[in-house]
Amino acid sequence: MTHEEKCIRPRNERTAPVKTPSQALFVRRLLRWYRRQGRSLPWRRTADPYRILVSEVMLQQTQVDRVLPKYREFLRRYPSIEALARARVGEVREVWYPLGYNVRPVRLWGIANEVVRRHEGRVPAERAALLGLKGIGPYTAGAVRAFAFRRRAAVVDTNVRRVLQRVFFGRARPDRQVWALAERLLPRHPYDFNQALMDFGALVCTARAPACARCPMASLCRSYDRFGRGPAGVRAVRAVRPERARPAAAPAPGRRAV
DNA sequence: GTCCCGATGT
DNA sequence: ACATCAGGAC
Repeated sequence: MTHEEKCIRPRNERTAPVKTPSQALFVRRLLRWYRRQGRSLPWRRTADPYRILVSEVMLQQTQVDRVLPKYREFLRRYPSIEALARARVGEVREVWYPLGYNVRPVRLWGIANEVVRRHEGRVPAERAALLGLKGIGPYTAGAVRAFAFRRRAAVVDTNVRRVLQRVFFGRARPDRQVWALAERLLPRHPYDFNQALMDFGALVCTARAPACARCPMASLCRSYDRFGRGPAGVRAVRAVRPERARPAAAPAPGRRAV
């Protein structure tokens, strides 16, 4: 057992889990980076759970730049969850175009109806209630809890998964390990931390050609070496794709780089 | 694991 | 033409 693993304590509901020194440093650096480099997005300037919910459903498998104009148009058309519930589902589908994955507007409309009918028009804040709504999975439930209700909920999307796997694991790990780490990292006020983590994955620790040269985590990142810029790396600076880092010669199962 | 969607970059 | 990309349901 390493020194850092000895620092780990079981999570308590009321108190924040103890972080290792590396984990604490990561959180501090991430929040500092976010204050300077974080994006200004419309769903970060509202406290309306309905608007947060709309943004998060739109953001499922869809990038920010494509969501931005449709987010504004959609809320102009359906300013409240009651307005969305009253609409014809076929019309909601048309408004949704061209975001894609067109089952999402149907499910969002269904969620609006469920919330109006069974939750008195209020988006639920409890994880179990959110997961009971078709169209809300682990990611969206965490996002609504953290961003709309300021709960201490982890948010693991493809960006967060990539960042944590690279920085702390150095290779692909099962989802439950990534979620457990994301929960351990959460500071007392998780809103900015979660937004920062996603911005960081979208702007610095990108899937292809990550910007290691301007990455504040380089000194504690377990993948820094892998991208050809390691401490001893006097060799050519190539931001290769991790999947390509190893030639076609049979990569070891379960050891794939992230 | 598989399917769902469409804009964008190479 | 083809890979890539802020998930979730089955």
